[in-house]
Amino acid sequence: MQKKYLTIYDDLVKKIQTNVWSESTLLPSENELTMMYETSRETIRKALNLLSQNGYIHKIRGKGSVVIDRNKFDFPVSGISSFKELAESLELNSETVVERLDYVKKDHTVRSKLGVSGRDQVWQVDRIRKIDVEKVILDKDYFNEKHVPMPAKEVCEDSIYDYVERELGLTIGFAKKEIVVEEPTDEDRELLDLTGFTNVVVIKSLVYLADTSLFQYTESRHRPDKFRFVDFARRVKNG
Amino acid sequence: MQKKYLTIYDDLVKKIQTNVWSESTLLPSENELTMMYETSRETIRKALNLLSQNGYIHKIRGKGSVVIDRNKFDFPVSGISSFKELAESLELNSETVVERLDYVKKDHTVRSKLGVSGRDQVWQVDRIRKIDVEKVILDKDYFNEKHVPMPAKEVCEDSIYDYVERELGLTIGFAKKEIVVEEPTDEDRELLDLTGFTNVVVIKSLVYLADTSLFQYTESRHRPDKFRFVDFARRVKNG
DNA sequence: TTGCAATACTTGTATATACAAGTTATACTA
DNA sequence: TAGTATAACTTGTATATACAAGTATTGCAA
Repeated sequence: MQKKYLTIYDDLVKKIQTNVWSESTLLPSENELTMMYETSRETIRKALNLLSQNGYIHKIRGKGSVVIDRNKFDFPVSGISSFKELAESLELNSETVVERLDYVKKDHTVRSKLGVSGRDQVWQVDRIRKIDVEKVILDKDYFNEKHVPMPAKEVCEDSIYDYVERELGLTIGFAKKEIVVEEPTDEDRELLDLTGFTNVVVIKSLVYLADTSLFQYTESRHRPDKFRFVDFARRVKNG
Repeated sequence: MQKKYLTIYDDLVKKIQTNVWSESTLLPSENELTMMYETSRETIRKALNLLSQNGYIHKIRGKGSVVIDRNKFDFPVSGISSFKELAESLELNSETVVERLDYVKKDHTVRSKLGVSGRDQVWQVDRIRKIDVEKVILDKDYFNEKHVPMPAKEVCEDSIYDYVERELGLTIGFAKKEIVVEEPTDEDRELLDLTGFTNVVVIKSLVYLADTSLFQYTESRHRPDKFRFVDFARRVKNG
């Protein structure tokens, strides 16, 4: 059985995107939507709160839900998505090259970042992301072998998240991310098209499974001119 | 009257921060919390969902709410907060210098970004943010005079958001943000301590009031080594 | 016409109940 | 002992009701 509030949310998103309700106009009221979808008001409110969190609408007490122009939320580093999902949704002319795939040495610093102890293995994959033939992103992924066994190279060329979620049946829960600007390493200069650039933007992520076990550390190293981060934020009063 | 689920949320945050429940242990169950706070389960769930959204806990169906180590969510560009609020919460040794405060010319490009028409005025304030005597951030703020009249210079040295929210009684609603990396302008080089740096990180924001009217455009220009953005993200399935 | 009060809307909060779905511990059976 | 079914938990979804609080409209009175 489908979750009712999610199907309503999806339907409302589609209708907003196809301009059934256009920017800065009001959605039907919660009571009207309750009747339209033949459900309860609380279910409608769950769907509307999701729309609000994701920047589709803004709710005003006493008035209604105003449609927001979410124009071009292009490159959402916000949220957890794989490069493949991203490239597909943006219809980019992209390509992935696996540069390296093997186990890391016992003294590697990522072992402490991943919190692995003793003889547990950590494997590493370096991938170059091309957009329109230019090498613009270097992804360095480190996985805890205990949770995610090292796959074949072909899997890395496709989507590791597909492998983790579909093949291994694991559920990804949440991630902590950090964005900083660094000077390029020798490796960056060797593997990316960096001529003329003196910085790289680095997104460092710790990714956790739904059972809160840490399984992945990633550094996504971007050429600065191809980097863009878009965010939607609500004001919270700290009283 | 206080909102019950918010006071419970605040109380739970405090208890997590003071290690009443430590990392990766389970919170009391929803039913137990319901009794502890003498309220209904739905009210407890509202508070817990807030904790989850803000990265304090992770809920697992059938098990409970696991406490997450939210270690050093330092420089939250995520969310809308003023530099003053930020500096205070981080206890930084900071200072603000107002470099410029006047009306912008009729042909200025920000007029279209703010969507002002005809003879409406737009005013501008340029502020340098010092951290430990170093000039590391240049904030360029543009306001629609119709919503926010130009204040005295002293207000800009303190906090414009205080002025907007307290003095004018306006309510800030939401913001769209974009982070990009650019080459420094002549102005950046003149006003910031940029020797040795060839890039600046720019956070461009459009800020809206609670009634969805656009009132502010901001460019916050950071020296790359002092820039850090931390984020918490949950995995959403797009099935 | 203008101003104001009443009214009919809107969304927000709090509560209660029922059942579904996932996890863990218990106790029983082979 | 090992395995399995059961029961007793956990969180998730859906519904209903009541009232609070903010907004817009209506209509009446000066």
